[in-house]
Amino acid sequence: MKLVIVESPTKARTISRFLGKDYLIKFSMGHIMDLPKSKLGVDVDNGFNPQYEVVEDKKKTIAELKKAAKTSDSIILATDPDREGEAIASHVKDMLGKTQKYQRVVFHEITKEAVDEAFKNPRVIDTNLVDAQTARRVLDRLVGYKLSPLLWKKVRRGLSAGRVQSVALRLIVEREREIENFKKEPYFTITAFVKKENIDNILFELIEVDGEKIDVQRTLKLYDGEYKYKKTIIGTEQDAQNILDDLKSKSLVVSDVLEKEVHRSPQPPYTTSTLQQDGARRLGLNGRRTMSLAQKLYEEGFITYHRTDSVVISNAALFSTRNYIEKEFGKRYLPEKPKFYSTKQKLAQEAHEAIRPTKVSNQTSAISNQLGEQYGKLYELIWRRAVASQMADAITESTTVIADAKRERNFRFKANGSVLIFDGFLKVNPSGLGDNKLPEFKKEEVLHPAKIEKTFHETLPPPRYNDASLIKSLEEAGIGRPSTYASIVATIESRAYIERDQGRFVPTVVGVAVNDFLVANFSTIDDIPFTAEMEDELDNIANGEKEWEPMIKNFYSPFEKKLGEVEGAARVKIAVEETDEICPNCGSKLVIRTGRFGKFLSCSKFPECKFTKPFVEKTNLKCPKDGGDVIVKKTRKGRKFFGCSNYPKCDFAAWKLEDISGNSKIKNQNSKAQIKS
DNA sequence: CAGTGAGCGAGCTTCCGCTTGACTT
Repeated sequence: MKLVIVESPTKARTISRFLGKDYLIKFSMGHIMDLPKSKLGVDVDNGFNPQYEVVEDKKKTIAELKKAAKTSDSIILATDPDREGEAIASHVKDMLGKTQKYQRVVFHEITKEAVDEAFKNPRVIDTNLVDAQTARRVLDRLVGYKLSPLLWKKVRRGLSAGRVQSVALRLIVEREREIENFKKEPYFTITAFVKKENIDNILFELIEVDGEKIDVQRTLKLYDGEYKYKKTIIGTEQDAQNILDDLKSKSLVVSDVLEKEVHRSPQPPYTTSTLQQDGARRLGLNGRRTMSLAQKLYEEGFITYHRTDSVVISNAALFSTRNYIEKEFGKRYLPEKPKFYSTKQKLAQEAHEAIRPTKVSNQTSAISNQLGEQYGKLYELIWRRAVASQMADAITESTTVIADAKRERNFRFKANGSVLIFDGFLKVNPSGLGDNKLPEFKKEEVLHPAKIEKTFHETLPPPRYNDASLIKSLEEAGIGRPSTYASIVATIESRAYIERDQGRFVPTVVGVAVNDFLVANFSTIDDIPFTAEMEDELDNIANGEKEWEPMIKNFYSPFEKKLGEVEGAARVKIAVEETDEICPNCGSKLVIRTGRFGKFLSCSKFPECKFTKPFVEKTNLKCPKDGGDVIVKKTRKGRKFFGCSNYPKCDFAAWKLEDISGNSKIKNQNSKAQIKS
């Protein structure tokens, strides 16, 4: 009997179908060894020796592996084909002892062909790759467990910093500043409304004055990229009015009609990042919720593994998807050759396939019936995107009509139309862009607009981040991994570094204080290039070109020096928010401060005057028990809930505002129904 | 499902990445 060890139970179940009776398949459930939780666990004076120990809740798993190993004559380590997978394989080997025979096999997709091929080509454990993981782990531990205590001392207890979370926070704080500093500029556009062939308002936009284009593209350099926005050279109401005055006799003459075919290609199938982005955008789910739904779909065998950075699909899937497309939609919808996508992320490890349905014939309705509607909705996104990715391009005929008005100045207008002439992949994954068909215009045709108007606009600052855009930015910077994207947001939220305003992230005063402290003192770590440089170094270690210890030493020496310097610096002051309320003790103004439990009101004269009172965020609802105000509260863990303002006299509480109006029986039914759906 | 809080104070907090299960949202 041969023992095969993989990471996940589902993967174990799947490959047990490919391998014969001679194989016993077990799983490690991820990492089984790690640095201790309650101390640094890295001997910084002795070669950064890491004190790996058994992960507390993996003892049972390890016992099972040991038991299985006893009855096996060789062990095949089939964990994921990346840095972390290699380390897990190595830890398992250390755990099961040197007397056994070991082989290491790797495969990038869980298909019979790939697994068979892998088993034909076993190798030994790649110690260089394991070293790269050790370096990554040690570096993250040093950063996290040295910076966090510094924050406890300099800012407030319980706070945290890390290579990943601190950059995420920085993105949000920098964006807030960009928004605050953004200078809005007013501008105007001029539109002529033309009626023709029953189409009332064909919009002709002014695009040129005396041969000069009126659109101006502006570029704002952001911390994580660029933000492009448009305005026009018509900057004042007077300028706009002058143009309207000049255009008083309204006729325009068509000078050109341009037609062209535009091809649109489908997007690649989902990765974890893009799935979470669309989960947020199209279904309003946060990263955690998307992943939990996907987990179930994966466990039930409906989709491939959901933590991946690859857009590649297996040959088998390619074949069956193309068959499906031809059979269901016909030859026109099937491109001559399969479409191959490659990842744009330099740091992708591509240990798995893209996220796709395991069986293209599985329809949404079956999933909805079996697991519930929410699962069905997420499955549908995955199915549409995967099938569309192998379908033909959509073809649009786009029409541009140019019309001129020669007055004191020469004005040029433009109308755009587009008609879908072949839907292609849009048949399964519609984009929501409807047709905008223009009637036929001829050169020299004279148009008589019903009206010509000016419209006021303002340039807009870049938007705040939400779940989707933050994950996108982090992934582009190579920061975080598919298995951690969702928890990054959860971490900085639970530290109260950020709050949500209509789903978008706003830094709190604490978040700003922590960020500014880190940027002022540790900007070499707390920035986007740091992780990219780290990954380069880890590659060198994995290639065997460099040793891991000197790399860590190079990083740690200056870091340690800086830690020493900052140790003696003054405590960081957290900003207060002004209010109009007056302190009943001394008549000074009250301010909003933030403590361990969130916001509270205190006298601005603290410490001379120690008056405090709770900060309450009201809702417009009344308590169904005693008619008191319903106010927003937080649990010890920071979760939001709604309670009665007469607490503790009245103990009414609810998780959701919608649950409050009805009586308790209805409430119970509602919550049950929600769990099902 | 909660009534405190901040420059003091015992003992404690904390990282990133790999997994699922126990929680109910």
